[in-house]
Amino acid sequence: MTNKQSSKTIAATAAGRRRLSPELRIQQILDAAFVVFAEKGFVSARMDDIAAAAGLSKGGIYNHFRSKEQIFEELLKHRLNQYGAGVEFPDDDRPVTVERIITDVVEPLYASFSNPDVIRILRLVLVDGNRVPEFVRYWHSLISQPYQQRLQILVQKGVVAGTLRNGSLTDSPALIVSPALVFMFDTMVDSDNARQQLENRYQAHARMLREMLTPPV
Amino acid sequence: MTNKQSSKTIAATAAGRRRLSPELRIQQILDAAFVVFAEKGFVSARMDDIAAAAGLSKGGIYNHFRSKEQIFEELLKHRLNQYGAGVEFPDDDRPVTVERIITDVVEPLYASFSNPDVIRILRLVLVDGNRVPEFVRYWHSLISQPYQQRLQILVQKGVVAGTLRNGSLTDSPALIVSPALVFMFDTMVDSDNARQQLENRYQAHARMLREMLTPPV
DNA sequence: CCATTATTAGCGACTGGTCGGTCGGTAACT
DNA sequence: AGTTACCGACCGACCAGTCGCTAATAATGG
Repeated sequence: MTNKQSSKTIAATAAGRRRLSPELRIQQILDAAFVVFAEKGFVSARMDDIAAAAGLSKGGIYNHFRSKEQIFEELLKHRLNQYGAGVEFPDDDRPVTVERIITDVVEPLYASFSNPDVIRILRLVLVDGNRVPEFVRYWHSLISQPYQQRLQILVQKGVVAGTLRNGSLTDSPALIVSPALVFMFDTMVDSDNARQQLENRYQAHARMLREMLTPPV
Repeated sequence: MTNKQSSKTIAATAAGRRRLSPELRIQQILDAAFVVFAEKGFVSARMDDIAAAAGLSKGGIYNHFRSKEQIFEELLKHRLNQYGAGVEFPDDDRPVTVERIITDVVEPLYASFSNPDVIRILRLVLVDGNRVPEFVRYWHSLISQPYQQRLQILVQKGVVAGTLRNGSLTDSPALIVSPALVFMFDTMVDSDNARQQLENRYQAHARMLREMLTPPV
């Protein structure tokens, strides 16, 4: 009758007290914290919930982390580096054509944004990122700015070689990816609805790039 | 020496107990709540802070609202209707040219997003909107969807009249406004930095539209 | 026009509950 | 036998919402 008892046991994967290596515990705690923070936001996330999801007690967490804040910071940096790498694109000596921009730059963006974990971490950065004051700078200087710059360089290569048409998009490469970022935003607001539109959005985006970037005959 | 006393008095505009009309009080409370919610988010916003900013006591608030949640809902609906109207565009019988799209549709978007209150309310919707379950539907059916549709209709008029070039942007009007939405997003993350880029972003956006939508000679 | 009464917005101490973090004790592993 | 990860009861701070009282206004009536 007391289903509180049973559900709790199930959630904790029926574990008694167990000593694990710090590395493993830390990873388990960060993974659990990601789930709880993403669902509730920093303030509403409870340490007891994180503990339960990680399979230990609240007190146990404090053997590995100093505070809730610290868990949050570690989590953000860890995941950002992980997924930031997911939207990288190759920069070799193949010719820079429209189709290459689409497959190497744009397609990975949509693929990345269809990963719920990526949306969760981005949402967390947007919602609670300002809780870690240096984080906006961190984000900008380590993710956003280098990405823009590498895109700029790639595009210029195409322009110089004549494989991309020069114009507003090559002068302001942010315009090249903006439809994908709007899709990301839509996914944050209503992920179910966004998922259904993924293919259409991607195709429309690709078509726009072909119209704008295909060099004149 | 007890500067707590003095600062509090200043903040409360040196008011003693005063009876005001419900309409006025409600407005004051909603305005105060907007400031506090926008700054702290729903969970961290304290009723005492809202009360102080509104110039009455916490208990006094509960003569006009049932709960913190109710204040939040009223606030969101009130402000969304207010600012939603701010990005409307005229739909008369002037010819639909690129320049008209830019001045009537795109320019108001950037103007709107440079209003900090607009950014605040959008941020609040994104961060805490899901606290009000029906809100995503409300947002979509009352703001987003009608906007897209009216834009679609306007653009089609231009295409039919031959004053806009047909292509990916006219088939998917969301592409027309996407750079502005990315600018909105950037403003949410770092408003100071965004403000500096406003003019550049707007010009680049306009240039893109001229390249894509100017009809062939 | 003032005086008395009725009404109710407003006040703020208080309650009940929540939750981050602590600490003494326990048991798992070396 | 020693080390320490782990447990969980507990503490103290915090806060939404309550409630009995106060006083500002409106209603009444003389």
